[in-house]
Amino acid sequence: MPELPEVETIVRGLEQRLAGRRFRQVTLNRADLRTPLPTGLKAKLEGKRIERVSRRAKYILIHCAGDAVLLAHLGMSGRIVISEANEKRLRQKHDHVVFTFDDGAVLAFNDARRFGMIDYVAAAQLPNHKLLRHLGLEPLGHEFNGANLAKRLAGKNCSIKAALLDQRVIAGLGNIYASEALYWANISPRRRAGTVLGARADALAAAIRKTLERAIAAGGSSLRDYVQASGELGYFQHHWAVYGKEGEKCPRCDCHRGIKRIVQNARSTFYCAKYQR
DNA sequence: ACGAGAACCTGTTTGC
DNA sequence: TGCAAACAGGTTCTCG
Repeated sequence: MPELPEVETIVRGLEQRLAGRRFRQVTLNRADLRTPLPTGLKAKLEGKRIERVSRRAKYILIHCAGDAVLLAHLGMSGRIVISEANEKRLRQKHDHVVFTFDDGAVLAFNDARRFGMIDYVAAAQLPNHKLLRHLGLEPLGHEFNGANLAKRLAGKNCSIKAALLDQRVIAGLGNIYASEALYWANISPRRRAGTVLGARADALAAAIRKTLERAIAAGGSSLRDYVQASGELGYFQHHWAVYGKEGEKCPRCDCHRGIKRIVQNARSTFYCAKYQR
């Protein structure tokens, strides 16, 4: 489901609503998601106070008192939904882990496909965590620019689209925003990644940043599964230029060819063949 | 070592 | 209408 803008929106919602609360009860409805749930998670979390919530790439980091971090990834279909004490939520299918807080609020981790994961680690070992260690540039970070992006792309023979999905190059883009960013940068998704440098890399870095920022401002894109932590829908899907728009008119040109759909590395890519080179 | 494809799951949409 | 195939926002493993 979620790419960087959706995760960022969820993180902001969680920060606002969870900071300062204390886990009262943790219910594990199964033993594993994509990976086994951490052993002793229930005992370790109950009674712990949440200090803040942050994000790295598409990972949600819930920082607890005592320098421990609950790390969560939503995979393709994961959702996190909070219900306050006065708005009871019945247990839904695929509610795999349910957290109850000291004030009666409930947070459900729901994930039909179970591509998501949850881990619990000491804060000190976070930088070396297996899942975070190899992540690439944070596209909203200060050090993200065309030159640094080009450095990561140098020598790569795969398509630029495939490279943008490689989290070791840049961390947080997914299938929707990769197509959208390439469109706004006028770069063909089929172009070899290693040939994106100089002004072209500058344009791509700028398009990535702008696309993600606009999407965050809209609360992310709601398709099948995604909702904000509050349960509200995002609305950036109404602003997509190319994603899911095969055959439709490109928003910036009047060519009759329309938006094309191709398959790269088994994922759909959408682009305008006239403007993207 | 790299890139492409399969695999992991369930649910929904599409096409015959 | 019914059933099967295709497809879905991600990541990781295997194979050539």
